Amino acid sequence: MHLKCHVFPARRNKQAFFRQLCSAGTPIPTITDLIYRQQWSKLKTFLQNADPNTILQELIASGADAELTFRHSHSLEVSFKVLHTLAYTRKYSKIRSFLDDFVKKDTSSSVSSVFHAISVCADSFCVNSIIVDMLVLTYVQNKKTHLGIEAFKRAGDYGFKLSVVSCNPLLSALVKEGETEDVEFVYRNMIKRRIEPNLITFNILISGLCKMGKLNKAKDVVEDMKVWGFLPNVITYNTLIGGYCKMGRIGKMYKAGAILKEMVASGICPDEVTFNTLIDGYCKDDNLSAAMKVFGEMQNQGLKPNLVTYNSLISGLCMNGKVNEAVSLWDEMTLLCLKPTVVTYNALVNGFCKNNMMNEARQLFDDMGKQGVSPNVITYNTMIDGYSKAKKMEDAFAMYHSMFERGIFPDVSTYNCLISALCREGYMAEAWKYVDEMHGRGLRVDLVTYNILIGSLCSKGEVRKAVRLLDEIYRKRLCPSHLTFNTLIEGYCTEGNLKAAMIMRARMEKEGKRANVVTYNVLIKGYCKKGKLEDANELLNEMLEKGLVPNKITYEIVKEEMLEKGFIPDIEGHLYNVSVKS
DNA sequence: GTAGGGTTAG
Repeated sequence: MHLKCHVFPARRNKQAFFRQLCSAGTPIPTITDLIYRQQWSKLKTFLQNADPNTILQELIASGADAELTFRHSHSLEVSFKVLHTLAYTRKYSKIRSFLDDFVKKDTSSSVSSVFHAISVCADSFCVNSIIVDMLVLTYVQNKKTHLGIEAFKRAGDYGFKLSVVSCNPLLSALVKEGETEDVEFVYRNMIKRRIEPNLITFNILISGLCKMGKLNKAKDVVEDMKVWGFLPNVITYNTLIGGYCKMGRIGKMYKAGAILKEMVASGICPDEVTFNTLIDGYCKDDNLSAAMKVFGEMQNQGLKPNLVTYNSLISGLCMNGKVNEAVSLWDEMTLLCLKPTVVTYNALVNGFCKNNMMNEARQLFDDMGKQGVSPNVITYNTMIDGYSKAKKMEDAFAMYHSMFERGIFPDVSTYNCLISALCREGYMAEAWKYVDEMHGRGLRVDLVTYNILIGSLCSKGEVRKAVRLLDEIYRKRLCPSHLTFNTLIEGYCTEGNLKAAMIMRARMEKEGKRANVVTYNVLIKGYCKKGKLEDANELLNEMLEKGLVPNKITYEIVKEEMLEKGFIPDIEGHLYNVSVKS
């Protein structure tokens, strides 16, 4: 308990203040009395022995400023007692500023001790609920989502009622942080605790489910919200379309189009965001003609393409090798007085880098400074990757060193670019040095780093070492991807260890990762190389039975290895009839 | 007091 005398009114008012207290008939507060008589040592002894509640009551009764009392007391119980007093007098903005201060500065109190303090010093369910509700919101606003979710859970245990005002931001923060399980947990509990969701609640939930790839569940929620009396709005539909667009790579773009039709049929008018989402989706699905069609349709509807529209198209064209067309769009947008931002620059710089035009990339990079657009870490990463893939390692490292001078600091991707470059050039030891350096900068190795290292070890025939890294992935609580497993399977196949490759596939499926086209291609190629064409053929049939669509690479393997060796695959007719995806 | 779109690395 630390109390300072400036909790009380200024010295020159003290006498008047004391007289006022006496005249009001209040019993002379001991603390006030001691302070008035400036008996500091007695005061100290008194404070050390007194019960916090007594002191608090005296302070409140003496008219001391509640806010100051709170700020100078280090006891949770006293603090929350003050909050209750404020809640009774409806001084909510003061409570908010107290809590904000508390959440920012207090790093020692656990959520459970806070709840204990709140519940012991109050009796009113309503007041407690209000304070707890504000506490949850304050945690979220201060980016302490983990404490927010804990408070949400405890509020349930204590039976305090939260409001949609704090549950929505909590849900939104959980979605942004990718805490997928908690998103569904909070929503389910809101319903259970009769916290009525609103349209925004549903939109946040749908957005979360889309990010998790649970598109079917997201669609179910759209039906649920109608039952609650909320009709999906333009944001709901845009979120769903965006969800399907992100799945464009696995052929879900047609579903995005279906949602668009549904949206129009329900009388919701697509806006710029709708069109931009679709354009970006088609671009990432390498379907530039569809993207351009939507671009035209958008203008027909009287909607003006904006920066985001051009950024998507420029990026899409660049990734498809159509850098010249990207440059003409750049010119078009500048004519429309849309000023390229760092995102636009990054897209085009990336286009030059990916298409072996490092001089042009450099020119554009230098132009940014002249145009007053600052490069960011993505610009640097793009340039570093471009230079190292062009085998200009000195330039890549010069870029890396120069970013520090501009106050831009490397992130995990920067190191992944460098590590990947060093591995490609065979400098494994150097690559590991950069793994250490990123640790030194407080950056955590991510799955991409592991995939790079695993790929490099496998290509050197050190599959056993690579498998040890797979175990390390789990220890770091990361989740291996299809790429991780496919790389390892390929590693085993290249060293001719087909048995180990099949065991790795089994492990992959056990982890819930179903073998994909790449997995089959790698395995089929492995069996072909060993001359086991019948087994390869069996795998090919298995792949088709599972509904996987062979791609160009499957076709090449079958043609080169099987057909040319006089082996006619059982599924030949089947394989040649399916549409081969590039 | 909260919801939707654009840029990098495997």
